[in-house]
Amino acid sequence: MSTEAAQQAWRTMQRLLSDGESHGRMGQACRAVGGPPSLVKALLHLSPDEPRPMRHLADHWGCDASYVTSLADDLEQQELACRRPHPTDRRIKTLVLTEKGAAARDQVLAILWEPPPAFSALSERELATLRDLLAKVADADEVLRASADFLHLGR
Amino acid sequence: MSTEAAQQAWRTMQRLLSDGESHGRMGQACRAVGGPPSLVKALLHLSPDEPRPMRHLADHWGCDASYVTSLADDLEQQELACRRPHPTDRRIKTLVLTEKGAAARDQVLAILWEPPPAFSALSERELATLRDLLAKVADADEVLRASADFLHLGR
DNA sequence: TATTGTTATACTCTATAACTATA
DNA sequence: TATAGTTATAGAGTATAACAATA
Repeated sequence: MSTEAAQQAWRTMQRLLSDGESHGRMGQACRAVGGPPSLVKALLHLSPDEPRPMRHLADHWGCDASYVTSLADDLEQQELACRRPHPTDRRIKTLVLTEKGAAARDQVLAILWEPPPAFSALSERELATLRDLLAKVADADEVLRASADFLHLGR
Repeated sequence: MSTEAAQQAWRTMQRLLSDGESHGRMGQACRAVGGPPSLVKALLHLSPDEPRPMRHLADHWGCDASYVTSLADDLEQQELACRRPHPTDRRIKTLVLTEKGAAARDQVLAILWEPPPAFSALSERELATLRDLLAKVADADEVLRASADFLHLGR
């Protein structure tokens, strides 16, 4: 995939995220919840409703399982999340956000998901177009990754 | 800035970058150049032609000056960049990429700037539209930040 | 036998404080 | 006096290896 337009679009997206106004957002989020970036990232992948097996988190972040253990310790100590046993497989422990954790996560999302002021350079019509085009790409991405996962299931 | 469309567009952009196919790209880039993420990020903000004062890098990354020193040591030791004195202010040391460093940087960019396959879900026409809309936002972002900097010049 | 999570340990990354040189 | 960079040191972040429990 590398038409000229796609490359420039992709590159501009990355520039907006890494150099743009949103640059310091992760830092803001950290100060808001009073924890390091690792803790903020953890909040983003947890939920009060869907228990998340610790192993899944290690896989997603490409980190060691022992590190997820220490993250989970931190989260529990600050009462942001708690370990819960898996209903059928007793080896597995899952993490779920507490009420306090869900509130912290909402704070973080409010900071990270607020569009940079520069978006007001587009008309409402253009914004809708942009949203739809991006959604199309993101949906395709999800489909492609799902089928890739499927192909490697036996691994 | 928070119309519904802007929020969703922004959120989708972030999802693509953080959860999408491009998820492991930084890791790939690290393996390609044989260094940690910090070194790869350093390469991205250096150039063979424009000498970059070390202080600027610390400011941009929001890190301590001493850490830039150790980064510069690593870069020089691997012959990816070298320190050069500032032409007029002898306190300042700048960093410039060596030939080897420029090659490494190109490798990194080839990996990071390659659009995810999902972009092929859009027609050439749609890609051009997407590119233009994003460029408009990115340009506005740059203008806004430039004037913000201007207002705080006296700080 | 393979997988999940924990513990103890070691290594890497990054910041703090004290210092030198220049402006 | 204030700023740029360095050094030595300490602390946070993350991985490795050996282990217990469950599948």
